[in-house]
Amino acid sequence: MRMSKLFVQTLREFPSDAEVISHKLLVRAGFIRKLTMGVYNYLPLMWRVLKKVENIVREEMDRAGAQELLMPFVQPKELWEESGRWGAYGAELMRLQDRHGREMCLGPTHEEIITSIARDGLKSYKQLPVNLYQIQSKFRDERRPRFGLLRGREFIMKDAYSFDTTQEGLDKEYKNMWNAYTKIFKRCGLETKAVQSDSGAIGGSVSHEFMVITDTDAGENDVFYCDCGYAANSNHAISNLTPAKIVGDWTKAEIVDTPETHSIEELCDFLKIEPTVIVKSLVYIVDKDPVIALIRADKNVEETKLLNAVGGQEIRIAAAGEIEDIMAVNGFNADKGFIGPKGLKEYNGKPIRFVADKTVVDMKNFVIGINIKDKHLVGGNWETDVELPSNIADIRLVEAGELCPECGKALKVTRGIEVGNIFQLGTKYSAPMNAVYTDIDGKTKPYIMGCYGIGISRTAAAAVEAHHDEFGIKWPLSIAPYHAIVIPVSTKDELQMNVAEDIYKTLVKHGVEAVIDDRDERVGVKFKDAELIGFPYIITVGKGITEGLVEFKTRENNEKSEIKPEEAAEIVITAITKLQLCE
RNA sequence: CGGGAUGUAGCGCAGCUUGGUAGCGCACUUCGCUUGGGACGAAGGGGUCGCACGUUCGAAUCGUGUCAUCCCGACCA
Repeated sequence: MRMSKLFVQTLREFPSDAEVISHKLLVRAGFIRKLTMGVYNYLPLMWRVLKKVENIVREEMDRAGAQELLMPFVQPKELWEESGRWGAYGAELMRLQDRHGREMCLGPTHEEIITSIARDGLKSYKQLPVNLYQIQSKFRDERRPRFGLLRGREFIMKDAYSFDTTQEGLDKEYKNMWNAYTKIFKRCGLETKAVQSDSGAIGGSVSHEFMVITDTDAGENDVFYCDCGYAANSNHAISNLTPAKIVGDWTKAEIVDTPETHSIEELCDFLKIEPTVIVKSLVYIVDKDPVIALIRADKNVEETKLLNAVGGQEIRIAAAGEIEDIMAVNGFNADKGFIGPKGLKEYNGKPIRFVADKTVVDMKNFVIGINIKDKHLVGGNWETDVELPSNIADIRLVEAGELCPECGKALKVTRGIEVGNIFQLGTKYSAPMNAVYTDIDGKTKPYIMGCYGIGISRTAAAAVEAHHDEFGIKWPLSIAPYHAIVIPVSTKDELQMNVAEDIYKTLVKHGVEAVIDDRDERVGVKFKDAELIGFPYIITVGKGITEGLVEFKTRENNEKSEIKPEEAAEIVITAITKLQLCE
């Protein structure tokens, strides 16, 4: 490719609306252009990168025994009603109507469709197991898209679905996919950590996310991990706590004055106690109805865990005013600092639900709010003074320093970008959708399913997050849009141009994806663009050519050397050959 | 969903207070000059100032509404 013909427009400045580095660099270097909120054009350079990521994914999936197909982007409501997700998926599902008023949606994922395909075609145990996958655009109407390609509404995803006859078969395929994923990300130049996670809207029991570890805001997930190998997303992490004082010093229950104690900190200061003897009551709104969570006051609630404990789609902390309103409806006139479970019965005409975190179960002689302004109950105990909710669950947010549930050492925390995930679905879709096969015993049974996703566009963006410097992107060779660029310093210099053309032709002839910067630009412009775009190899043909030397630079470490043109070509050709052998 | 801000040429911005018919840098076209780190000079092309309504002789500028985009918060009883 000749740079003069390459469709790319690099910008002198970063776009004003980009926040994270991958977004800034991909726009500035001319890879992507925003069309509308969370939706991007993939320009030629980006498309080359995406196709390379896709091909790595394709190769490893095929090697792992999966088969590629392609399902429609638009899906009918009926299938989603069969699985029960038309109502359950929430606002992220982009719904639309056709001219006949039939309801459809844009596919955010394809469990329903693949299950319908399977039940039509997989009738016998003899046809199983099977793993089917596709690579296509997905659409999720995110409440707040951001970070460019890292969280768009439309994005490219590889989604695979496996069908087995037994849990053992699923376990084996799950491990098979785990291994394939590890290889895929490694080939894309990314170090990933597989972490346990919540299974979210997809459903199922066991699931892991593949995280690119980062220390920037681009990593939207907190990952807790331990040297022993334990690693989990914050929405799923568990930990053991070091022993703490959970029995208060009061010998009998009594109501005491606690004026102006609107926070746990103020309450502790006033009563001269540790928060570990206080039961904290937090109000959440789950699908419009309040849920009150009880937890030891030095700990915090993990919203996804709480949501799982009560069931529902959307959860948020109650806003100012709502808490007072809930108390008022139940005949109390206090502000939020004094809320407690006792006496709160109903709201919106429905009984209020309570969830107790495991941390409060063994607490004794504790402090708790009783919905009376400027007063708390001290020396309280379950059953005698306050009813312990029947719904007891782990709804606690783990913190760094707490103890690993597997080995007991202190947990550490980092941020991660989720580039892939694997789920064990079991019969979550096959059972309700009546997707069954006939087993060896003549009985019909639902498939045991698994699903496996990789964010193709997110993986590419994560690669930029992981590989860049102050000059631009440093693409890993395996997914770079082009492997090398040849830069003649002066296009007017016949010798320089001839040598540059020779090197370029040699590279192309040997299968290297190369660009020659034949533009009549000053060399500074060419260098800036080459570094911004992130060519792994930069060969500069300049004055040194009179001595028979060119400058050879690897973008990875920005190391330069003066070598002969044939040597430069040889190094690149060897690297590409080696890359192809690894495939 | 709340809170804050911004919409003027492909990108980055000024002009708005105090209304008078749109400007700067980059990018683009042509010519000259230049060629080892985003040169310089000259001449050009490109914008119904997000949209709608209103006030006015006259609106990018004032008012109302609307749409879009970005940031922040979803932090804790």
